[in-house]
Amino acid sequence: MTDKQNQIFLEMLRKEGLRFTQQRQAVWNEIKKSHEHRDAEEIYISIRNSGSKVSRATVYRTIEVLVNNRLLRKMDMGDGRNRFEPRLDDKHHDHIICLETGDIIEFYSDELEKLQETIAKDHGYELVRHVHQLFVKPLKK
Amino acid sequence: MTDKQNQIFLEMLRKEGLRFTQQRQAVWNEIKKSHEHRDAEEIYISIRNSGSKVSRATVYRTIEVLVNNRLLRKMDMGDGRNRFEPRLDDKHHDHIICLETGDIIEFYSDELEKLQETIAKDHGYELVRHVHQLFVKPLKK
DNA sequence: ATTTTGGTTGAGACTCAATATCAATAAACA
DNA sequence: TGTTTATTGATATTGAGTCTCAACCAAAAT
Repeated sequence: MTDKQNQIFLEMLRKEGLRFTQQRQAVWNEIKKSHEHRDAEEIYISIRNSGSKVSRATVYRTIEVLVNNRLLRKMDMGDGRNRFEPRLDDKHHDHIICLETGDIIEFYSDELEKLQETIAKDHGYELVRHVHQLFVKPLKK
Repeated sequence: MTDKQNQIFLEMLRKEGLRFTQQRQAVWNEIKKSHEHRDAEEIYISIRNSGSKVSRATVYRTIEVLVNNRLLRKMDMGDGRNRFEPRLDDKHHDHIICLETGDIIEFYSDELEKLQETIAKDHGYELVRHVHQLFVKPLKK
């Protein structure tokens, strides 16, 4: 019994003209599993620990396809390692990163989204995507 | 006759307890020269072409000091290379990047700045800095 | 001005994430 | 089942950036 999320994955492979392989399935299974903000290496290690044998190269390659097809979100936290999170429900959000604790909090503001569209339009452009991170420290009481 | 911008540079060295060297001056001269969004390699090449002999390592080291002292702004464009621009007048702005032409346009919105402060505060944080880029394509007429 | 002291430099080695190579493997299809 | 060709994996390579350490030189001391 294939679940809905996997149908989306299979559909993506079909649409891209890519073959179904055990390795790609294993990568997708691992990515689906967690909403954490993990880097490619962490995902790779988790797959290995779960028993599947998939090479690092294949993990990177599969991640790229998933990102291009909006099943996975790539985040640049500015530390030289890309982080990833699944986009199963596709609720857009940006991130607050605490400089003291390293915590990553998701946030969404409709006002902010609209403002960005407006700014782009005012400059003669159409907004395609954006990168937005707030680096913060805890409020002192 | 040392200009005002260089006074700021000399003051920074003093404050940091760093020595004045020809190499550091050459890096600062090159950075001051242009408002473009250049990466470290481009800055390094420009210094070499201008006749000064400064190593890549020193360019990187000097850039780091300048960034920490807010004489230079580091920008993460998400392509694995950091870009830099001088902050002589320190007018804060973010960037619009055109995906079709590669153009980088600076923008500033007071409303946007305030909104980010509010969002951080609402989550119990104080905003320290932020990363914000709008990736766009030209509006079709 | 000369000497001394210790910060600075430069060439190249190194790191680390990510990509490229290419022979071996295994989906998909006839 | 056999054939075709995309995919995989081990490894080499890339590229931005950092580290190392002997030689160097700016600044302070004499």
